[in-house]
Amino acid sequence: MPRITQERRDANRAAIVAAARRCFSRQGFHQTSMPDIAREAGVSAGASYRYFAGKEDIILEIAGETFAMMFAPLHQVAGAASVADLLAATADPISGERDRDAVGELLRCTVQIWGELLTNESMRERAAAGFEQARADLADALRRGQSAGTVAAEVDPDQAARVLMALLHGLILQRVAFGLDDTAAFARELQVLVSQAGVLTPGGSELKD
Amino acid sequence: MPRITQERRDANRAAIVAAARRCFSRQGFHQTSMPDIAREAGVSAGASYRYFAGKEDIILEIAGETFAMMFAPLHQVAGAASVADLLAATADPISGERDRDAVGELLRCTVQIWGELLTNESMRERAAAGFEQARADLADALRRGQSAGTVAAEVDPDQAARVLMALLHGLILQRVAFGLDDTAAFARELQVLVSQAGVLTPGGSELKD
DNA sequence: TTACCGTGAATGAGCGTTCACTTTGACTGT
DNA sequence: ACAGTCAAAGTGAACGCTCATTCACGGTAA
Repeated sequence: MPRITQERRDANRAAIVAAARRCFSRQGFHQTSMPDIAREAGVSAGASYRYFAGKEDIILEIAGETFAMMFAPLHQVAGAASVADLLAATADPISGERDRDAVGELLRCTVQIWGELLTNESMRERAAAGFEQARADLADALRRGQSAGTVAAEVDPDQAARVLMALLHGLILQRVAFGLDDTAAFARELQVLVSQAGVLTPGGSELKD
Repeated sequence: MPRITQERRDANRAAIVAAARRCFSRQGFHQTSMPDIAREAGVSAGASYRYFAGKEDIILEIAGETFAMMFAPLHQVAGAASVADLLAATADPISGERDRDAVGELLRCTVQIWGELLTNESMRERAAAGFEQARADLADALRRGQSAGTVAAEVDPDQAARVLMALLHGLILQRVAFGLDDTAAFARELQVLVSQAGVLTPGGSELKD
């Protein structure tokens, strides 16, 4: 039948998503109009609606991309040797050694999505699922580290994984909002903090126990 | 002449800001209309414009509140004993022991503001200034800790302060987006990570007590 | 050939903002 | 004390604009 080939259809769809990513990254979700996206993609305003139900649908697609970028790599941190190594692995896709442009755009979208999570129920559910999966992956890696003797037994894998996720998210915000893109320095300092102990005296540890 | 008293004027203004805070927290910046805010404040649509130049102006006011909440407390962390204590102090206003509602609302606004930073130049400048100030305050506290011998000399105060800010921001996101509001558990785990060293093996100089 | 694809002007809803008008309350003169 | 005064404050319907979405039509590829 006289459609276009699936291949071409996929390519068109991908082009629209890529255009949306650029627009969202540059202007933000709410300052980007559907005609903006269409123009950036080189198609007419109506064409996008052959591929997406609406703007919301495109945002969800982008959100899926950001989740994949952030969480998928964590699923295969098999043999992380230490807590600091775990962060390095976690932060790897963020560091932007590869695909610098696409990664940067997606990170700018990520921060905007955090804001969307507050009002978009289905998006929050998806994000929460991804977060819990990532946290579980990190916790598993930490448990393996404890078995191997490279991670202290006192570490609570689930709680430590939560701390690592906080570090990852904070790192993203710093890069995107404040231009602090030296991920390596961040990881290095974290290594110092966790491996050499920032605390020498138990004096100020009323938080313990 | 026949105005209202300055006191009353201030109160009205504060009521509008408070209404905006509630609306923004509940519906998000872009899903909240000016009439929404006015209705929540119990005034008519036009009244808000006697107090604010426009919606943008109200958002800026809220942004100022969030910056004050997050950064002002850090300016007086005089005698933090350790890295983990520093985070506890940093996270204190966030923990929501006091003003639970107002703090929660402001934190939800905070996450949305992160998204605004990407496209609002003046807001990013203000946020960056607050961030650098907070980072400097934390770095100073760390230096004092080093002088007092409660913080390891290997710690780079500026970099470590950056890590602490990432933890704070990540903690906020977890609370707001994923409902993880157990700040105490977070601080406790961080204490374990920094004080007992998550890493036992790789070339770790052992400066522990 | 023909069923789908792309087009872009049209549509309608929603929003920020304004403004002609009414109400209010601080000041004034007694 | 107090009533009158009047500029500012409050009102809410209306305006103009933007934007997401639609659709009737010409184009195109299987």
